[in-house]
Amino acid sequence: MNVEDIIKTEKEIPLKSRTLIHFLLVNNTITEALSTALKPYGVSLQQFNVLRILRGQNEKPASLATLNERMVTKMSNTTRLVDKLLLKGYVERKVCPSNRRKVEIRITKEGLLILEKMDISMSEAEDDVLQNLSDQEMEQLNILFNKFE
Amino acid sequence: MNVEDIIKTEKEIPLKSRTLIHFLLVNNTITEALSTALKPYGVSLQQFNVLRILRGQNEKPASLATLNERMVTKMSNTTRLVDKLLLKGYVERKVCPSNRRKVEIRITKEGLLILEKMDISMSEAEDDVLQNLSDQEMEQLNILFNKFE
DNA sequence: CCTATACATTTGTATATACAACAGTTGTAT
DNA sequence: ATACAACTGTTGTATATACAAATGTATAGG
Repeated sequence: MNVEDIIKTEKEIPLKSRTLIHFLLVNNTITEALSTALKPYGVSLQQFNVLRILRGQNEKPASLATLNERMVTKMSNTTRLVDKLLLKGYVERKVCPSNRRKVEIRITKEGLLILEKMDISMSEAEDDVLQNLSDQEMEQLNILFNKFE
Repeated sequence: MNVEDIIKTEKEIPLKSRTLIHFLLVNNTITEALSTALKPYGVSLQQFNVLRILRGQNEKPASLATLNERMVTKMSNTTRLVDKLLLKGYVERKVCPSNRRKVEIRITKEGLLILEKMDISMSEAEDDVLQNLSDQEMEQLNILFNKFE
């Protein structure tokens, strides 16, 4: 599959632009595949990310600042993102007793249960998107990605 | 710079997940750099993309369907995107005389002028983001990107 | 012609995200 | 103690995007 074909242009694109456009195109493919995998569960990629961070805390609560720090895509409004997980019953939120400015966010039992199911779907989606890449090629990508700033 | 450090996790991430997370992180870097370059002009990446497509038409008008087909990131609502460019005076829109369902969209003189300036800023942003990559490395990326589906 | 269907775009509505102003809490220096 | 600045999160508002229903137009079949 050819970049020029996808965006339907006759001219040849300069290498730098071509690389970046290609990057954005693949990004669309990836995010679409991952969000589609999450759709049945009614959560967004960002919400999934937060649930995973919370599970990684092993019972220790996380503050909003902690969540934001660890999210793959930082966002300006983690409050409302957590609100949505609250509504679904996947997390709980309390005021931190030792510092009442902070909040303590934990994943609930329901959250853990649904997250296990999501993991399976996500893993399938990952396999799907990456099915044509060998381990070596992925390693190579990771090395090249490190050169971006 | 290390993925595990960026998202602040102690555990090692499996290769597939790591590659995709890394991809999303680099995508954030790229889109931020490009949008920042466009910020002074008050247009989004998508709007910039439309202006470039229109310039590529060489006076020939484009319909909404044509624009959508050629955009890097397809979107569900090109009408309103064009509305914004209209407001800024960068494009004009008429009903197509031969088929009144269609619209004919053209870039204006002002649009062409501002687009030339944007090109310079965008080119700088591209150079900046890609400064640590050789031509060969970019070629390699393009080859690897072709393996995604 | 008349009707049904497909087409191209627009509009309504819900949801998502960005950014800045705000409010309450804490720590520190006088 | 008091005042002030820094910290943490919340809220308001504008803008962006997704999805589906609605509008107006063209085309094909009887």
